[in-house]
Amino acid sequence: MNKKTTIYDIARALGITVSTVSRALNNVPTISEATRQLVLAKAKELNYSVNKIASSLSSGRSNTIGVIVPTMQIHFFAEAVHSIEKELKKHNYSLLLYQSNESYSDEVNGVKTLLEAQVDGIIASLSLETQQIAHFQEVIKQGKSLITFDRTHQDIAAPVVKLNDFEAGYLATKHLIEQGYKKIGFITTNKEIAIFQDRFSGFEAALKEADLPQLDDLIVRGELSIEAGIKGTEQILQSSIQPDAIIGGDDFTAVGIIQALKAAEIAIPATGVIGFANQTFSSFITPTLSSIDQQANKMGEECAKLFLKMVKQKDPYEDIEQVVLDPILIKRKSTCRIDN
Amino acid sequence: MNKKTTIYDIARALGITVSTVSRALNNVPTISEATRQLVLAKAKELNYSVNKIASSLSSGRSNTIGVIVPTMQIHFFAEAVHSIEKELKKHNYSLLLYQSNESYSDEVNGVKTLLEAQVDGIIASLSLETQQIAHFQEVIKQGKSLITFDRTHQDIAAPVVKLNDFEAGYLATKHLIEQGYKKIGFITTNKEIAIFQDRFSGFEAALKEADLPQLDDLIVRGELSIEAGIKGTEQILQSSIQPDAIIGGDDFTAVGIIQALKAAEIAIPATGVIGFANQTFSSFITPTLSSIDQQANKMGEECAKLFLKMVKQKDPYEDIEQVVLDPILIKRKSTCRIDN
DNA sequence: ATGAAAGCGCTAACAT
DNA sequence: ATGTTAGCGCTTTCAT
Repeated sequence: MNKKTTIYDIARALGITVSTVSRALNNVPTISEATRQLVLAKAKELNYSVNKIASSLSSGRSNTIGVIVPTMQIHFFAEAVHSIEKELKKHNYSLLLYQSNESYSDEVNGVKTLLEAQVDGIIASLSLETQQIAHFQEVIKQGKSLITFDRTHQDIAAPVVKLNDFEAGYLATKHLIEQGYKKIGFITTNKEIAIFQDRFSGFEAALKEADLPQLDDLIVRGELSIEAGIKGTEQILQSSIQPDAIIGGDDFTAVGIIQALKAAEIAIPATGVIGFANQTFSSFITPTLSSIDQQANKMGEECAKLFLKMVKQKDPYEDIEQVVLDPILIKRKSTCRIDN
Repeated sequence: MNKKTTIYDIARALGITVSTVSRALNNVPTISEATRQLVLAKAKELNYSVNKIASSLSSGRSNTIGVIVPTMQIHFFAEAVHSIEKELKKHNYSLLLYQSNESYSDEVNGVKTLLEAQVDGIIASLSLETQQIAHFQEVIKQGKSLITFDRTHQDIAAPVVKLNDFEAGYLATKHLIEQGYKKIGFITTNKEIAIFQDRFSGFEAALKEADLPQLDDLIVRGELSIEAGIKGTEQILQSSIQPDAIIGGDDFTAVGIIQALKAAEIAIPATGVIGFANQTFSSFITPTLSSIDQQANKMGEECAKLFLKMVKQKDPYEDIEQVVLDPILIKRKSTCRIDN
């Protein structure tokens, strides 16, 4: 493995200086087309390839962005990362990936790692554990572009891309009400995370608007998982009031609800079920599961666009944008009492 | 945003030289514990943080690995990337992600980009389009550690991590045979990709072993998707021979098969269905779908371990390892004629 | 155990 | 349009 060729080699071979070579390679206008061609030809001949590390050190820009997500095992995040990478690649940015694994300390470490790697910015979605946000303040303090999406925190003074989760909860609930459901349960998380709380607020608002009572016996707060959906449903079925619909905090929980209802020989959609996330499997299960689409791809794209806009500005934070995407109701069999 | 503190600042503040500071920060043995502590304390006081770009340029190691996968939209790859990142992070490596989007030219560009970024190695799974592999040869030529997984190419002289796909096809088929199915169909891709061909060979081998005929009318080659599963099943049902089981080239195709059978009012598992990949949804659908698990996590882990081993060697390619993981049969309702 | 100094490969004033 | 020359922040060999 022979030493890699550098711009010095090209310069020497051509009897010119490195600055000229650098200009030719970087399409700097103040250079004659003739020399540019000469340089490009020689570069190709010598199989030259830039060393971006050297370039970054010198220029102060790494053309790399760091992305922190809880885990790629969650489809939503994989999808968002997909879009971010796809979009940013078009503009010559590379993506450094870091998973927090839903751990606060890992997340703190991730920010540190990415900052040390001199990323030009960070796009992050918070871990379930995260309460403090000093690590993110540091990113802003260093003048790097920070964007948080989906799982955000109101004290972070940076642009945000998220779903209108209040609307998501409202939409799901209103849909149930329109289908004639009146005694609606909700199995959600007990964690104080904005998106889940917002969904619940939307649920409350829709009930109030329709003059329906909020039945506390039908509200379960715990985990979000298939298991939690099953347990939650069993608990609800024990209460004095029987629900005619149950909302799952996410699609996994909704699957649990479906399984528990089937086990109790309660027909669906006579009793309705709806979830959040519109996971791939939602359209395959029986009955197909109504859900609220979270627009992972759109979210990723918006994050990327926002980042590109921020890095272009002298002060990335001169105006802090907030992109709120509208949730999309996906009606399927699990809530289709009435034809549509 | 005040200039970041460098090791020069620490050196100046302590009246020592940068080399000493560097030694202290990097746990080089030849330094007194006293000065080390002094340096660490001052570093903390000045809120020092290394510039890994500078460190990389100087040392020649970036502590970054590049990962190329077709797309994070495919759960298997998201899962594999998850494991790679998780494992490598423990050893202080960062992960640069690049998606080929199933395009050959994108993949070539990805290798170029990662090489320019001076990654210490590349872990890749090939795009469906890839036939030529000169871009990967270049990685090897540069002495960087290359590992391909799952979608590999036999002409790449580098370590490989993959599933025993022959065994996967064999296992699935043998399971069906043991359940008493005799007229077994197979809906697979018409693309010449090793893993799919191997699965088919395993299918053939299992039939032969059991002295069962291979019924050409029940073999469909086209795409892999729900749609393809539906169309393929419809085509098979038109033939003179009625199948008593159909294998889907992947779980999506198997879902299509299930839907088509249901539509034709053919009972499952009276007619059996099995897929490959063990997607998340496989255990939620009705009936739950038997499948062959591809061990995405294990594959990612093995890739990471292999990489760590390679970078430790003077010549990464002194022995080219091949890790072949055993597929795991996941028996579910869609093939459970007999109790187990 | 510590210091001095030469790079790593490239960029970007500034000068010509 | 091209050349000259400092760095960018760190590592590492060679002295001491």
